[in-house]
Order: sequence, then C-alpha cells, then structure tokens
Amino acid sequence: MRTSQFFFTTQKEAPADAEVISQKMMLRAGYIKRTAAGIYTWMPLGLRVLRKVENIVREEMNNAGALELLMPAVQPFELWQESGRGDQYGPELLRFKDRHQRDFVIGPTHEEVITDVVRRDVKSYRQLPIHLYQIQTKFRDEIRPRFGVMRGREFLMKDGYSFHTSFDDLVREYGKMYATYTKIFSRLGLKFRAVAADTGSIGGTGSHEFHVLADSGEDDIAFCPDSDYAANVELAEAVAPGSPRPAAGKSMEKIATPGKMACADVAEFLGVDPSKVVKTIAVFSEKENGSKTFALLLLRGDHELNEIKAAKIAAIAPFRFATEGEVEAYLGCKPGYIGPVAVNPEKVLIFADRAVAAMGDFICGANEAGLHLSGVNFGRDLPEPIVADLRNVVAGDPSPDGKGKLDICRGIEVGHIFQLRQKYAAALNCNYLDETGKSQTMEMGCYGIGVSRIVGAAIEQGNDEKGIFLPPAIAPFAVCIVPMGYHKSEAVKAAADDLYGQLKTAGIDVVLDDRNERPGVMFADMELIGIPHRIVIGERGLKEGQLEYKGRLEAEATMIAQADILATIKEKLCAG
RNA sequence: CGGCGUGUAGCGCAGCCUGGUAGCGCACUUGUCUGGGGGACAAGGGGUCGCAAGUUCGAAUCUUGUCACGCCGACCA
Repeated sequence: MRTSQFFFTTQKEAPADAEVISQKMMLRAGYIKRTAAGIYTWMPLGLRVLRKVENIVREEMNNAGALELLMPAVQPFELWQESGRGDQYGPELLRFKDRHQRDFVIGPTHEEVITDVVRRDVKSYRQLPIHLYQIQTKFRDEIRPRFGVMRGREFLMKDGYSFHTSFDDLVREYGKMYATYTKIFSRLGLKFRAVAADTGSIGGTGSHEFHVLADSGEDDIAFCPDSDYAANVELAEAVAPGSPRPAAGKSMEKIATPGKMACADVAEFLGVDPSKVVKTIAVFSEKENGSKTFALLLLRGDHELNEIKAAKIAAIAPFRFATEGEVEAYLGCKPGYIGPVAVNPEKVLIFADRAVAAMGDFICGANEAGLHLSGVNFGRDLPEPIVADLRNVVAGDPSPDGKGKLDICRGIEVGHIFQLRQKYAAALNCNYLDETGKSQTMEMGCYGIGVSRIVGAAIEQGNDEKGIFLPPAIAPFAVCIVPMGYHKSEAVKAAADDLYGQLKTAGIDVVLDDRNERPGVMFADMELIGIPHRIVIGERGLKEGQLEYKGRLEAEATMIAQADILATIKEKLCAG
C-alpha cells in the first residue's frame, strides 16, 4: 500500500473524554471514529488490525476442527422466551418490534439461535460431537459504555458452541479449546493468563477466562507466582486463617465512638488496626415464594465483601443490601453502628467470614448510635455464627492450592470458555437419539473471544509516548518505507519504489509513505499508527548503497546494505 | 437509575459572570520558501454557539424546559 492511495488521518490531540490509553491512541491514530456512545466505525487502518486478529482466531478455530457459520444479528424474541432468558437478561438486551409488531432482539450472544439450529438438524449420536462458531457483531446495551472498543456496546466477537453426547466428551473439547485459546493469544503476542472464573449470568459449570494483563483492566485477578493457580477475584477462595481463634482475654465493654461509622474511622479513633474491627453488613433477601430473610454478614474491617460468594449462600439468595428502614426495624439502630451482639436469633441470621470466625476480643457496632463494643468474643458474648467464605482475597493471602501467597493484578477479559452442560439444550429441547434409540439431551460448551476488545487490549500493552506498537502479526502493516525526498530525488524515488516492489513480491505487508510530507510528519505518523519495522531511504545513504533500518522500539537506527535489506526484513519478521 | 458536570468549526479550548459584528491553537485549501523529527510566511474555506420556548430593541451569554454526552456510584461476557 502507498500512503498516497490509502486513507488515514492522525491527530495530535485525543478527544477530552477518552479515558484509557488504548482509546486515546486508537482515536489519535485514526483506527476508529466514534459514531455514537459505545459505537465505533473501524477506519481502513484499524480494520486491517481487526481483520488480522480475526483471521488468527479463525485459523486456529479451524485447526481445532470447529466449523464456521454465520448466524443472524437480529433474533426473534421468542427464542429468548423459550430459554427463559428473556426476562432474566434485562435492559442490556436491545429489543425492538418489526413492522408487524413482532418482538426481536439484536443478539448479545447466540446460545438460543445455535441451539435452535442444532436441534433442527442434529438428530443422531452419529452426528455428534459438533463445534460451530461464528465471528460476528454483537450488541449489548451496556449501562455505561467506556474505554473505547474495550467496552463498547457494539463489538466483534468470536463465539463457538459445541454439542456432545456426554459430559466427558464436553470436557475433552473444553480442554482442546483451552489449548486453542492459549495458542491464539500466544500468536497474537499478548501477555495473558487463563484464570478460573465465575460462570456469571450465562449459567453452567466449569469456566475459565483469558485475561490480557493490563493496569487498566476492569477485573481483578488473583494468582500465585509460585504455582499455576489463577482465578478471578470474584471466585478466588479465601482460605481460613491457619491459626485458631485466640482465647477471650478481655471482657465486653461499651465504648463511645461518636460520629465514627466506617470501620477505618473507628479503628483510627480507637488507635487499633482495622483488622481488629468487625464490619457488619445488613442484607435482605426476598425469595420467589415470598419468604423474607434479614441477615448480617460479618467481615474483618480490612476486608471487602464478595457479593458473588455471598449470593451463593442458599439461605439468603438472592440478596440485596438492606434499606435503612429495614435495618432499623430489625436492629433498632441506624446503619453505622450495627453489630451482631444481642440480636434476635429468630429474626436475624448471622454469617461470619472465615477470617472473622478466627477473631477474638474484637470490636463491633453496639446497635446503639455512637457506640461500639470492644472485647467481643463468639461463644461468650454472642452465639457461634455460621461460617462462610464471604470476602475478596487480598494480596498476601495464602493460595488455595497451598503453594505460596496470592498476588493480585488487573486483567482485561478477552476470552471465556464455559461448560454450559444442558442448560440451553434442556430448555430448548435439543435432543438426539443414542445408540439404543433413546432420546437424550445434548451436553453443550460455549467459547467466546472478544475480537474487537483484543485490539484495545493489545494497545493497552503496546504503546509509548510516540504512539502504538503492535506485534507484526497484527500491526496494520509490518514494514514501512519512509523515503527522504521522494518527490525531489529521482534516486530516492527509484530505490523506494524498487524496495516496495521487492517487499510486496515477497508477500510482506508493506506501506510506502510517498506523501509529499516533511520527514518529521512521516516519522511521527508511522510511529503513531504502530508499524513495527521502518526503512528510511535517503540520498546520503544511497550513495554508499546503504539503507537505514529501525525497529519501532529501538532507540537507534542501523545502516544496512541495500542488497541485504530484503533478507534482513524477512529475518526480523520471522523472529516476530 | 442516583449524585455531579459539560455541550461554541474535524480535534483541543477561550468567550458566558457584567447581553451588542463568534474567536484562538491544531487540522484543512492555495501559493512561496523549506526539506532527516509534527517547519515558516501569506492568503483562504469551514460554526443552526445541542434543541425549544421565554425575557429583551438585541441572547453563545439571562430564565425555563428538553435532549445528548461525560465523570462518580450502582450494574455488567
């Protein structure tokens, strides 16, 4: 490609509302243009990157034996009613009516459609297993789209669905996808980690997320540097403290803590460490059958509630935070000074985090405004609580596999694999006949990759003050030729055109900057848009038969003989 | 959905308080010079000041409404 024949626009300044670095860079480099909130146009330059990512994903999926198909972006709402997700999904699901007033949705995911497709045509165990995937635009009406293409409303996703006659076979395919994903993200040149994950609203059992490691990521990942343990903090188990609860040493006392509501404030006021204080969180649960439960969740003052873990406690699922009125009704005290001591066990359930269960002589709210209790002990001052894992792990916690301590980093979720089991197959009657002629429900797996999000994630990892840098596998062009005086010097023009032709013939993705621009402009543009290899051609060097090579991340250029340049570039590209 | 904030040229902003010809930098067009790191000079083009109503002789500016967008929170592959 010659820049004079291409269309790209670069900017010195990013829009003021761009938040993360990849979004700023992509806008400045002219990869994307914002069309509406969370909705972007991929400009030719950015589309080249998107397509390269897409093709790597496609190649590896095909290598793994999956078959590509393309499902509609628009889906009948009926299918969503059939699976039961129509009510569950909420406003994130963009719904609309056609001219006949029939309900449709723009697909945020395709479990329903694929299950419908498979149940129509797959009737026999002989046709299984099968793995179908597509690379398609999805739409999720996010409450707050942000971070450019990393959390847009419209995005490109690879979603694959596998169907099996047995759980064992599903597990086999799941393992194969785990390996395939590992290969894909390695080929993309990303720093990533596979982590055990919560299955979320999609349901099912067995799930891993693939995260690109970046500070701007929206997820916290707990990992053990001394083993291969890694899990989303949503899921990572906080193991019980190794040491048993110390014996009670103090008697319970009421202490005045006027105006000190938050644990940290109470601890500071009393001059103790926050880990000596118990945080009491009031929750309320109202089940479908109408039964209501008020419960207190106890956490150490320096720990945070993990709502996903709490939501898994059957007695209080589903729960929400109690209102001020409910807290007063059950405890006779406003929030801020609530605690677990002397509450009516008939009406109030008490759950303590494992770390709290190991505390003695602790401080907690007194259920009276402006007062806390100190020297509180389970078994003596209040009944033994129900113990559960309720908190987020923190850096330094022991790894659940017992092989060291956990560390925490941020990640961008770019892939997710699930063992869906029979959730959708059962709801949509996706059955087959087994060897004995008996009807059986299929086992399903589902495997997603956020293709457009990967572009953002790759740029989160690959940028500097000059702009974007991407691995050659996904850069918009692998090599750029920047001639000094293309429109002035016949020799330079001839050498540039010749080299451009050679590289193209060699099948190398090359761009020749033949614009009549000043050198500074060309250098700055080529660096901003993320071309990994640069060859500069100038009259000075040409007289010596030399060209100048510089890698995007190298500080200094090196001179290379004209005759050797093709081989040198090939070598560099092979090296990645 | 709650709190806060912002809408003026493609991008970044000033002007608004105190009403009176709509500005600056970047980008764009033309020309001249320049030519190894976003160059200089000159001349240009481009704006329903988010939208609507009101106050006023006169509204980007004041008032009200409305829409959009953003940030924080809640929520979320």
